[in-house]
Amino acid sequence: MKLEITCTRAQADHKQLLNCKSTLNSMESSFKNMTKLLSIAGNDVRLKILFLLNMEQELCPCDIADILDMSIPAISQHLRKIKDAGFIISRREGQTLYYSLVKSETEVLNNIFTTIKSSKKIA
Amino acid sequence: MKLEITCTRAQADHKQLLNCKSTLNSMESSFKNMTKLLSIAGNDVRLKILFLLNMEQELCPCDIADILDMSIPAISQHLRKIKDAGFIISRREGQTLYYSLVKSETEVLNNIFTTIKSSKKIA
DNA sequence: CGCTTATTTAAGCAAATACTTAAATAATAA
DNA sequence: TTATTATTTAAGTATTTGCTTAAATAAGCG
Repeated sequence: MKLEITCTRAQADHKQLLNCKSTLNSMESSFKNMTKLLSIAGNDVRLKILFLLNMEQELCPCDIADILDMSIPAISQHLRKIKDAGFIISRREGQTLYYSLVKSETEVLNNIFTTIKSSKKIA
Repeated sequence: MKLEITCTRAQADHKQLLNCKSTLNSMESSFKNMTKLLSIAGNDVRLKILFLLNMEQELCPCDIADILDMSIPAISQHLRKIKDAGFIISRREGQTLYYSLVKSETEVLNNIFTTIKSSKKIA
């Protein structure tokens, strides 16, 4: 951790800045994990996929493509990205793959889903 | 809203899919707003900036650049993006600009910050 | 086995991102 | 006014993203 302060502003509270640095430093892996989830969810299509899986328990790529009016490869590539991040899993039933949320990894999303649903009422 | 279902899978519950479509449709603006926030927060640097502003009330670009060990233009461009989205505001004090969170727009982040802080303890 | 269906994967590409460096503003102070 | 400091803006660029189309797997069925 670099400790030098380059800001020459007189008011700069160097102690405060150093404290911020070390706080963030101790949380590095936590930030990495959260950024992973938020960057996955910070896309309109993927947020809707996650929302749908939360609502319907499980869905296949074909269903999602239908609902979102998108091509199946486009959906498949989004699912792959979410799956690679560890937020969904798949189970096969014949030719069909069913995707579902890994609840333990997506608890933060519940609050987000609730907010989406409640702001719907207002707007 | 398109209502055609292209999936030929026998098990596909068309009624369920149509219901999903119309549900998402009624929430479109809500999803748009949430995606805006999550795409802003879904970047390591910006998530840290938001976290820092939550922790310290207000900071100038120079301080943030120091804390995150990044160039001032890089930070300034992130701040601009967050400000354009309406999640932070700035006030000037002489040459210095102080940025702070627009609390009413960033309530969802509180849960995220709490999660970051608590998973720090575990890990 | 071939044929259809469900899905993934790969290749290609336009658009968006996130930096860098250098130049432009803005405010203060000599 | 010129110089200094804080910040923004602009231009350039390498990387990433998110789609498209076409080809490759995988499973079920005649």
